[in-house]
Amino acid sequence: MARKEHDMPKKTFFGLKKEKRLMIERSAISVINDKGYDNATIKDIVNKAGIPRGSFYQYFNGLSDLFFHLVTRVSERKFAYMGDLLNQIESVPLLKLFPKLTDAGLRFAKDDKEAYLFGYHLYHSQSEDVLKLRGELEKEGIKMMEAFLENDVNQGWLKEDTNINMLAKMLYDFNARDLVYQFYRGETIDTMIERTNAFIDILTSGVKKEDFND
Amino acid sequence: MARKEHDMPKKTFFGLKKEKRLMIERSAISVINDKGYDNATIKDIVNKAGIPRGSFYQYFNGLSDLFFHLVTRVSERKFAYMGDLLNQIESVPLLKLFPKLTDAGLRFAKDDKEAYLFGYHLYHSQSEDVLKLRGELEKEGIKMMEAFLENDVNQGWLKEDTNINMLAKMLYDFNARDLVYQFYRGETIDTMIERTNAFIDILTSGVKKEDFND
Amino acid sequence: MARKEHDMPKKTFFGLKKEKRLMIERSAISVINDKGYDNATIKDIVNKAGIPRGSFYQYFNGLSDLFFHLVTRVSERKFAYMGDLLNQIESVPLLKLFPKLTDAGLRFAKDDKEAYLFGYHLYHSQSEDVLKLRGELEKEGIKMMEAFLENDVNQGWLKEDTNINMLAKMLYDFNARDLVYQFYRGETIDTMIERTNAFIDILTSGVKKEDFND
Amino acid sequence: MARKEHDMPKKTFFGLKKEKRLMIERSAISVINDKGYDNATIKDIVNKAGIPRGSFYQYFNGLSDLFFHLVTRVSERKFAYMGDLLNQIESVPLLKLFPKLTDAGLRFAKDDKEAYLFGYHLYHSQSEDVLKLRGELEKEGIKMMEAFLENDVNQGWLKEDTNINMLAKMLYDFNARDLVYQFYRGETIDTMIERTNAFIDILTSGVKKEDFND
DNA sequence: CATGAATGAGTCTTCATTCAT
DNA sequence: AATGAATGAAGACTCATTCAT
Repeated sequence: MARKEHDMPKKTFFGLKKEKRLMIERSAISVINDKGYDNATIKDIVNKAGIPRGSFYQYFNGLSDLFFHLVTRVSERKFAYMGDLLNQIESVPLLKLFPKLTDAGLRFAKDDKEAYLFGYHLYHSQSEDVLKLRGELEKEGIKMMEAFLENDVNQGWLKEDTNINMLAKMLYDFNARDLVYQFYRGETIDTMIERTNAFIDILTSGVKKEDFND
Repeated sequence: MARKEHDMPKKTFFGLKKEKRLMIERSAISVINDKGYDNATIKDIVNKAGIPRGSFYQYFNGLSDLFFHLVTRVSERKFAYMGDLLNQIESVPLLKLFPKLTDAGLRFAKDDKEAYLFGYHLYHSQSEDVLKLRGELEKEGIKMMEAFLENDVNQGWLKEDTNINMLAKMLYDFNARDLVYQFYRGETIDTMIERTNAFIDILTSGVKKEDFND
Repeated sequence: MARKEHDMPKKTFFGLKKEKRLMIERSAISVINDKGYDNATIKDIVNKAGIPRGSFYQYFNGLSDLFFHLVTRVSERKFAYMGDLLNQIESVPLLKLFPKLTDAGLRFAKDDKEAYLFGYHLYHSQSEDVLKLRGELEKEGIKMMEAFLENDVNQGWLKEDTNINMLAKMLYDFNARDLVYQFYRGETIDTMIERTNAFIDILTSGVKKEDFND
Repeated sequence: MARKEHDMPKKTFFGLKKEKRLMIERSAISVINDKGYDNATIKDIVNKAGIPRGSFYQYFNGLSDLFFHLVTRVSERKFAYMGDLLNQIESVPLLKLFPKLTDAGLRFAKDDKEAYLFGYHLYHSQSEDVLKLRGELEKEGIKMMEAFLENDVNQGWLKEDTNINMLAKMLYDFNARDLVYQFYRGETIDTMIERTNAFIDILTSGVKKEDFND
């Protein structure tokens, strides 16, 4: 997953006072949330942040640098909310843990709405760079899910013939993309929790009744 | 669903010789597939189509006119592939029909790869207009799915407590977005068929084994 | 004052049915009144008139053709209102006749507001053609005034040392430009009559009192 | 008279070296004198000034910004020529001072022909913005004249029944518009002085002879 | 390093005029 | 002669990136 040197902020950025650094991050998140990555301009960001145009290039080689950094920062923070839950991962089926994981995500949403929403944009840009990053992260995330699910199968919790990859993908997408999109569209957090339960219910037990196959 | 006059091509466009009209449509689809709607330029399109800059504005008020038209055109064509299947919708559970419906979609993909892929962009632009259209179409599509599923419940095919809306949404998204994205990423059609089956399997029967709840 | 052939409509224009011809004239006047000659476009005019773009060029070589024609048409019509008054011109001082002349003009304004206003634009375009025409018409108009005034001097009505040219210019400008501008700005006709009287009063008797020269 | 922020150059313009700033002003004046405000293009101006297209927008939001600035600049400079004369305004009838005031204006014309001519365009554009500005300045200017004339009446210099407003308007127009137009048309300064005297003569003493009313 | 002006490439959009039917 | 589509020249405006101070 090593990224080219030029996919990240320059060291000058990390030399900034924390306050200023965070402010720049917040400004960029806000602008990208507003317009989407593909339509966001450096101009908008420096204006919002109130920093000089030239400084931007002192800190970053371009918008993608900043974007990639933000993706990392935000997902770290989101991950932090889920931290301890993952300890239980071996002793509980993922499908049981999943609502708690999304709960954790939603707590993050409550604490920092903009940051949570920001996740959306990874899945909606058509810039080559972003598409590439998205692909990498999806692969990673799904692989992790698959590992968990494989364990669940081995534990006898899931049917042996479960299509692990498909299930992993569904779970990953639901969390990383669908929930965020719902939030983007203005759904309340309570509704999102409810929907998560319904989602898991369906995956767990299926929806067919006895005479489905008649 | 009536769109403002200004969301559609001018009548001059429909006055063009069919050949030329199709060529412009194809060019636009190709450019948008390449760059995404938010990054596509009118310049690219007229260059690709080999028509003069001014002509574009003779036919459309702007890029969104053309885009909306293409969304309509493409979904009509895609729909045509599914036509007769929908006759069976009352006598067969949607979940059984679904693979056939996606099959139909994939036949379209085989016949016109670019057009099929084009559907992707409705879900990936952050332009306000497109977001609005997406919202409308999603609502419509999901409502239709819900109607089918409600029937299935009444027929005794699905559990009474099935969260119809959630299920409808999952089916809609899978077909309209996820499959297309897989194709976008280079998945073969055979794999996509396989995945569809796996997807439906999970929804139908669930994945848990008896001792899931221990 | 003969104008080049290309400063006038083509004969096709005069072949049109009167109704259509008048409608085109009215449309052009309205557009030019709205935007000024320099900002008026042929597009606007054909749209307003509801005639095909190509027809315009069937009738005129360009906008200036039409404009020059309109100037002529309108001033003919305005002149018609003053017709009989000019018979008195030899037996009455111009300064006494003048309010009646402007009255006549204002009757025209009442009858066809747009046409009256149109006169304004001859004095406010910076197109070379129009500037030239303006110069010609001014020269003509002032020369006529001068002739009248000279007669007035000879009749012993005006001081011998009156600067005829200056006075002629003032009268011409007042009628052709200032009154129209006031109307343009929304002045009522009654106010304009009043102002005309005040104007003539000043020119006739002057404003100084006995001890002006102390 | 406070103008919106967007009616004036940006601060970057005022940060330029004086020489460059003046050069841009001169170029714009020259272009506008040539074509009129309504026909002047930004392209022409940057070409004449030899600055890059983008710089223009660094300095101004659009052509009207620059125009309004120039109107202010030029009238300040013109005003400077009249400065001390206005001290006498209370002790001398305006009509006696007036030739000296126009003299001052004409000295400005001699010193900077282009700048003097530029005043013309305020009275000949049909752009909404300019019309509005013109209205404001006219109102201001005429109000000032009226104040002076009222004093003159009170001093017993002018007839009590003088239509102050009409006279004020005539004086204002003559100075701000008619003289400039004459210069525009190529009149010499000497002729313009002569005409001013004739103009004032008429206003002061009137032109009628005893048997005018027979 | 910080700053913010300078630059010009890239796009959009409008319209006069021509031309084929 | 009537029509209205085709064309491309012209101009406005934006912004990423560089650079001088």
